[in-house]
Parts: sequence; structure tokens; C-alpha cells
Amino acid sequence: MSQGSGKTPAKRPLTLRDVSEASGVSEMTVSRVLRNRGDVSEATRTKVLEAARELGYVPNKIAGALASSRVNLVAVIIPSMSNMVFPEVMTGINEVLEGTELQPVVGITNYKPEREEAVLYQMLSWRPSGVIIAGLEHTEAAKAMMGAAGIPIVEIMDTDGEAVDSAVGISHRRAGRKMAQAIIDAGYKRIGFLGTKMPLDHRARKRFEGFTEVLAKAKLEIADSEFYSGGSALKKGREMTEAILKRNEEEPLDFLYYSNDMIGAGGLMYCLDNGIDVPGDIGLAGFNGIEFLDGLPRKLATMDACRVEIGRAAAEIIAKRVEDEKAPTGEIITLEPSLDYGETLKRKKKPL
Amino acid sequence: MSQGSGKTPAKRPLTLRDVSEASGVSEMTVSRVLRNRGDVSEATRTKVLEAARELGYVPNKIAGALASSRVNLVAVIIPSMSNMVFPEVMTGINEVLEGTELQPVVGITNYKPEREEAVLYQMLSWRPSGVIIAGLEHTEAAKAMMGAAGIPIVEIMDTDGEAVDSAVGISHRRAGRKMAQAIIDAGYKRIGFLGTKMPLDHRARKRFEGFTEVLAKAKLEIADSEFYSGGSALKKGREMTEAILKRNEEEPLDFLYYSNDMIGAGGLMYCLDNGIDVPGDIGLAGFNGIEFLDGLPRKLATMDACRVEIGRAAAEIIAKRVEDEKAPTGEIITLEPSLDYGETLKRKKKPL
DNA sequence: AAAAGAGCCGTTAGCGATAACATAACCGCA
DNA sequence: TGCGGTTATGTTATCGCTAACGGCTCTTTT
Repeated sequence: MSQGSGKTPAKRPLTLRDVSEASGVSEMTVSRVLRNRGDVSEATRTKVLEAARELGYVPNKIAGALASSRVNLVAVIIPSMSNMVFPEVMTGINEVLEGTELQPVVGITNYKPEREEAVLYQMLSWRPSGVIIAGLEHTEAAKAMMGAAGIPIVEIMDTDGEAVDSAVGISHRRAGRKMAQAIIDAGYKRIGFLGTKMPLDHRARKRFEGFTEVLAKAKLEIADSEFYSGGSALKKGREMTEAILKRNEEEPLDFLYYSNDMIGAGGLMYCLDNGIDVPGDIGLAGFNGIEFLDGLPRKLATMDACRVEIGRAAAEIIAKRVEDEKAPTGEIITLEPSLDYGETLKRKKKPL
Repeated sequence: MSQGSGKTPAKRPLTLRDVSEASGVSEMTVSRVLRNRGDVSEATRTKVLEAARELGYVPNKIAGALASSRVNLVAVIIPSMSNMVFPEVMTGINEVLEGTELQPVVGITNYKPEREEAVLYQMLSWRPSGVIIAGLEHTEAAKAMMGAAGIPIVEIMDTDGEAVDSAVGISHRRAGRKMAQAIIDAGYKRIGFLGTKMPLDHRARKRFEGFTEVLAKAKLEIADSEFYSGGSALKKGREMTEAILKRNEEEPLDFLYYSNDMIGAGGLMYCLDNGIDVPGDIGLAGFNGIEFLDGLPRKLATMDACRVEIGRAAAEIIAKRVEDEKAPTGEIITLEPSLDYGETLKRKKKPL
């Protein structure tokens, strides 16, 4: 800890007027040069540019946005940034927005509806050009705000429900069903479920519902389940797996369905460490298709949630609507999650 | 894909005037109520609040910020969001800022200086109350902008160098030295280095410099090294480890130093899968101390980079400076990275 | 009872930019 | 020579909000 150099001149921030005076033209002309809009002679253009550079002028977008009522920001509201899935969605969003004038601004809700509402309010008060928000479940107030904002809204990740405007995602119910079907087809019977203790993770809930629905049709049900919250997901996966397996030694489970790949990976490592034959003795599957699984000793079965693609599609909807006022609203894009059998889920037993 | 409901009324956005008319008081009074500032009678307060709620009014911060020249945003400029380290820094920043009126806005540079410059320019044009930016290395133009912005600037992660204003971080050179010393003390001699192919990752470079410096003092040098870029770090860690070990079978390596925990974890899994005794035959160490290591079959040695703490401290500096104009500038906080021996690095051989 | 203060609310003048409309200079061509 | 048409620049009026100040009504004080 030490005292610094105190370089900052702390002078009044520069405005267009300063540049205009320095270059001997009107503010308007400076504005035109800086925005590359309207006709300006090459001579004044260079003169202005030079003056601006010399002074170190940085335009004030606040004033600009107020005057033009155009804000090139896109609000992106997501529950978390620390679980691999949303960073990938961001990647997709960025890919698309980099080709436009739009800039994403991220808000984190920590899966709390009231926090989401607050973040949304904050974001909307900056009058962004569009909103990308995770999930279809929001407080009434949040839905009302989005409905009244008069800007494109894209709800992402999930399409099982009613969207305020547009939506891009997968059907988590369908993802659950699909996985259940694959497990049943492979001949597994005693299935355990391991997930997070999060009543507000609607997507996990929907997957679970789809999953149990298909099991029920096959006259099966979840034999046992285990939930966690917080901590290292990998470690929790291990611990939960140990717990659930030990608890069912008398009538052993033959499949474990994890609500995300990270705990699935932990479970896989537990099984391998303890000489359990996967997928012989027991099959395993996760959800998400995170890249990280490639490095595991055995590839975990999973279902890809199309994260990057969702980000891209959502950003494209916003970009299109910003560019063309009359582009259609209420577009719903449902992506198809693809099942990856990996090396922990046996293929269909009898092809009939 | 389908047509939506078209709920959006697309009417002119609401302003203070609308609320003022609806509640029968002046705009100024509405503004006072909404900001909780100045004296307003309880009666009018509720009247205004009700009108605002009813209309669904959302204040326009653009106008507000312009009028008051106060913007409650803090620009956070970081290289990436997909590698576990910066999300944790964000956690620290958020923890502190949640207790204030300030809001973080994140910009991603992808480790490209010119991108960083562009992002910084964009951010500064919104006249934020402060800037938190990763690293001490920036383009000249970027440094000039920060120097002239007249707002608190905190450079984070690293303190080996000259800061524009304040800085919070660890000495990566020292981290490298410390790890080298521990490795030497444990008696390892033939040391391999595995890292990323990133000439612009200055912090990794500094760690490497510190590392080799201490080795040199002990008359040792890096026996071999291996670099990667892109892809699943876990998988790359495996592959690189296999490559470097095979290449040195004649005169085997006895230690591998990884530039991050993820590739280290991959290397660890490779060793375990192949029956290599860790840390007997070979010792391993990574860098960062990510939580995820807890779930590994054997705990990898690492060095904690104090990520959450860095975020907290940086945010605190900004918050303090925003609150009190005259708070000291140029504060430098150097945190001490702590070595975690885990189970892959033997303890000191002879305590002398 | 007059002065001083507190509480409540309105008026006016920007904040720093841009939209939209002049204006001026210059071109060519009838 | 004069008129339409560019091209290059300036002027004026906002954008929606807040700072600063002023004025009015009651209290409170001495």
C-alpha cells in the first residue's frame, strides 16, 4: 500500500465545444466527423480528428443517447456467470453483436426473482435497444415492465411456456423425456436422480418432470434421489454418488441421472475410483454437454443444451429488430437438444 | 417459430411529465419522490408513488445522469469470462458493490490490447464512476485515456509494474518464485513446464520468469516445456502431459509445473490413469486454486491467486473514492498468494 | 408580535449531445 | 446569367431529467 503519482489533472471533462474551439469549426461539424455522418470535407475532417485525438476527447454517450434517443446497449439478464453455461451463451451473443453497433450489458440475478426484477428495472432505466433474459418465469411486475418497454425482448434457454415477446431455447421437458427414453431403451431399471436443491431452477424442474413422465409410462419410477447446494460441484457429485449408492446396496441402482455435467463428472470419478464398472454395473448421464467433459477418463453421457447457438439466435433477433423496426415480433425458436451417449450409457438393447 | 401476441403498445415512452400530470404535482416533486431526496409530504409521496406504479413508469437514467453528471456505473474490463478466474473476481466485486448504489458493467477483451482499448473507450464514453481493469499492461492510448478520465482507476490481478492510479493484486513473479522454491526444497530436479501459447498473458509470463529465476539460482533449468492454445483445457492437459512425458522417457522428468489448474487437473488424471505415482515418481502443481480441484481424485498442488479478495478490494477502493472525493489516489494493495501443497507436491525434504 | 426557521413545492436554467432545418458556396448547364 | 442541385457548414430547438434557488405557509422563538 503506497501513495501514487496523482497524474489525474482532474480538470473539467472535455466536451464537443472544446474540440470545436480547438479545431475552429462548429460543434455540429465535430459531431458529424466523430460519427461519420453527413458530408464533411476531407480537410476539416482531418483537422477535427486531429484536435480530438490531441485533446484526448471521449464523446459523452449519455448526452448523445438523450439527444438521439438511440442507445446501442442490449441488456442481458442471466442467473449466474460461474457455471459454464451462461458464459457460453454470452459467447454466442458476442459473436453476433460484434458485427453490429450493439453492445451487451450483463446483469446477474443469482436465480432470485426479486433480484431479477430489480436488475431488469435498473437495465430498462438505461433505455437499452433490447433485452435478452434467461427463462420464461418472471415476477408479474417484471413481465409488465418487459411488455411495456417497447423494445425487443428475447427470453432464452427454455421454450416450455409463454413468452412475453420472442424466445429461443430448447424444451427442457423434452430433453428430460428424451434422456429417460434412452435410459429405458438401454434396459436400465433402477434409476437414481441427483440434482440441485433449487426450487427456482425451473429448467431443471422441467427436465425432471419430463424425465419422470416417461419413466411412468414405462411403469418405472425414480428409485432414490439426492440433492445438494453450494460448494464444488465436482466434489458434491462424488459425495452424493457415494451416499446414494451406499444407501441402496441391498437393491442396487443401475443408473444415475445427474442434473448437470459437473456433478455427473464427480460421480463418474467416484465410480472409476471405486472400481465400479461403467456403464456395465451402472450407467451415468448428465446434462449440458460442456466441453470440459472431453478431458475426463471416460466420456459422460449428456445432452447438449445448444448454449452458443441460443446466444447467437437471440442476438440475431435483437439485431434484426433494431435494424428493421417492422421485423416480426413474437418469434419462438425451439432448438433440438442432441443426446450424446458418451461412454457411460449403453446403446439401445434390442433394436426391436 | 411462430407469430407472437404483439402485446407491446408501442406508445411513446413515459416521462416524468406523465407521472406529474397523473398525480397533479410538478415534475420536480415527482423527481424528488422517486429519488428519495428533499422534503416531500407523506401525502404527495404516496400519491406520486401510486401514479408511477400504476403507469409503470421507469425513470430515464440517461437524462438523469446527464442532468446530475452522476453515473452509478463501474466499468469492469477483463480478458475473459470463461476460465473460472474472472467470474470469481466478479463475485468479489459484486459483494462489495451490492452494498452501494454502484453497478458493475463488464467488458471482455479476449486478451487483445486493441480490443481492450476499444472497450475502454466505449465504457468511458458512458462516463462511469470508476474503472476496474485487469493487468498493468495497456496500449499507450489506453493509459492516456485512463489518466485523463478523472475517475478512480484500479488495475487488478497484478502488482509487478507501474499502475496508472490504484492497483490490487499479487506479485506473479513472486508466485512463480515461491512455487519454484517449494519444488526445489522438495528435491525435484528435472522440471517440465506446461502452459498456454499466449504471448500476451503477462501474468503467466511473469510467473514463468520468477519461476526460472529461482531455478537458475539453484543451478537448475526447465528441462522441457509444452504449450497449447484453445480447446478443452482438461483434455489438453492430458495430451500435453502424455507428450512431454513420452518425449523424456530416457531421462524422465520428476516434476511438472502447469500454468493453470485446469491443465494441471488434466495432467493429474493422465498420470493416475497410467499408474504413475504422484507425487512419488513425479510431482505436479498448477496455479489458481480453483474450487473445482476439491473434487479431483487427488488434490493438486496450487497457489491461490486471491481472486475474490482482489475483486473485493478493488471495488472497495472505487466505492471509497466515489463516496469521498478526497480519498487518497494511487493506492497499491499487494496480496500474498498462498501455496497449497495438496497431494501432488512433496513437503520440504530436509528441514535443515 | 415580528423575526427566524422549517417544511413543502414550483420555476428556471442548464447537462452535452443530435435532428432538423437554414445558409452559403460552388458546380454545371440551359 | 441565372436556376436547380450538390456539398459543406452553421443555427436553433429539443431530449428528460436535476441543481439551485425562490416563494409560500406554518411553527417556533424571544
